[in-house]
Amino acid sequence: MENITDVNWESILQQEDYSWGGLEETFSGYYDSSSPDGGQSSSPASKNIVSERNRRKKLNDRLFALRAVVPNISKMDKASIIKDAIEYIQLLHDQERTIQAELMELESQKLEPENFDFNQETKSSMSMEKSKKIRVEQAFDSSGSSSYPIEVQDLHVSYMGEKTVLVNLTCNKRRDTIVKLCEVFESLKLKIVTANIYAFSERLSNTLFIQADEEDTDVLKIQLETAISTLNDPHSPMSM
Amino acid sequence: MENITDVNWESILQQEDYSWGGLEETFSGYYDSSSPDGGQSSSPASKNIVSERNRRKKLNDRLFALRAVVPNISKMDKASIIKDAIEYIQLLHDQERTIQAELMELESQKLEPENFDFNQETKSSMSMEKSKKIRVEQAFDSSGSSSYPIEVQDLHVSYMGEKTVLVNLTCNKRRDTIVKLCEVFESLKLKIVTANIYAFSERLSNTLFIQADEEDTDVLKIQLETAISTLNDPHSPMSM
DNA sequence: GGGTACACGTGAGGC
DNA sequence: TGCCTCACGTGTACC
Repeated sequence: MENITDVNWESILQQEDYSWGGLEETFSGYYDSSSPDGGQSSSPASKNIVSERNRRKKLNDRLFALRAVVPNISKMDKASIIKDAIEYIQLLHDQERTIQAELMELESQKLEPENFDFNQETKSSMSMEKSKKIRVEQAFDSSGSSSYPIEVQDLHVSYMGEKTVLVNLTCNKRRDTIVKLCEVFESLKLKIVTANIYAFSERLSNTLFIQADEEDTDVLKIQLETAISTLNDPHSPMSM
Repeated sequence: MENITDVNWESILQQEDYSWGGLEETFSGYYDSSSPDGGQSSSPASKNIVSERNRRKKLNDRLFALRAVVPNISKMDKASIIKDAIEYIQLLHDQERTIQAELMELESQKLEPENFDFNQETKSSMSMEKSKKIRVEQAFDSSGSSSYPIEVQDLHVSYMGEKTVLVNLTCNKRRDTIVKLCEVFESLKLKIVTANIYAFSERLSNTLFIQADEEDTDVLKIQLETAISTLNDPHSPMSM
């Protein structure tokens, strides 16, 4: 065939001034679906060809973008680009782990002068450790636990660094809401570092710092929503 | 054709027990170049077919491996996998920058005991850079009131009833951030009923109850964003 | 000229 | 239905 679009991959990759146009959804030179050649518009098979061409171009663009954010690519190979990207991500993971360990050590040094600590109780008074112990007694009472479901009005999760996540949650104010929330966090293996709760008319504003391995706030938010909804209705496997 | 190797991409990705075999150069099920079907060995065209098959499989394997090292993949799409990987790498870059800034500040704090410190030379040999201190010094150039702009990481507004609005705001932690925030609320004629502020590493979490005539939380949010951005840069009419 | 790497068009299958 | 994604075999260019 050797039509106009038959560009060589390596030729493109090797020229430096390839008009890139950003990494996000920039359609620089996508094909038009109308009139590929002649006036034969909207042919049944030609439509598919154009779509496939666009799909391939998008994939190549993405691959090229991936190559752009990864330093020291060994070869311009498609497979090598992905391979280098994988290795680079793993390298970043290791680096992050190392640097976080350093940071933690530095901070612990700073926060613990080792000699004296005026007001030990400031930290422990805010922690929710005690209420969690209370919860153990009335652990799994699934028969009557769904009488007052938690209605989440607002849920916001943001990562603060050092495996600490800030959770802002506004929900209805019922008898066991706070206890249930503690259950939710405990079921997700999330340690509550500190919590602040405001009761306002019919609503409850919860501001919590939790310790979590998961850094992805979106995942955490979904996990929280799922846990709350499953707590509300234990029979349904998942509500969202 | 529909031969044995016509496996569906999505089917492979969706089944959990897909024998993966590690991320590095493991050729689990690559095709043999001899006798693809019948006894027709080393056919001139069949050789190329097998090679192409192997190339495709390798590429897909790599792509799958890339997917494995990237968390929160939105879709199983080939293009989406690459896109998510790109975004993840950029996120890691940002994280590294942030965390290095944190480390920098911690180290500078340790090296500059503001009030008192028993052991100044605790352990300054953390194996990290020394040139970072230079950048810290030139960062403390407060030429005016707007030298430390408020960088809003998170802003959430919800109406609680009775003209009371809950504002959750996470921003950077700088010298005059809190004062500036008070200015912002005052300029918008919003009365702060109660406020709770957490300082965490480089961030500041603000939970405020404010009294407002405006009940529309979206309008309030935009007003807050606008006020903050105009405070940051008084010359620009609006920054966002 | 065998080997490699790619783009292409096409049919299948899923939503 | 139409659109989207994919694997496939093939032709081609480069080394």
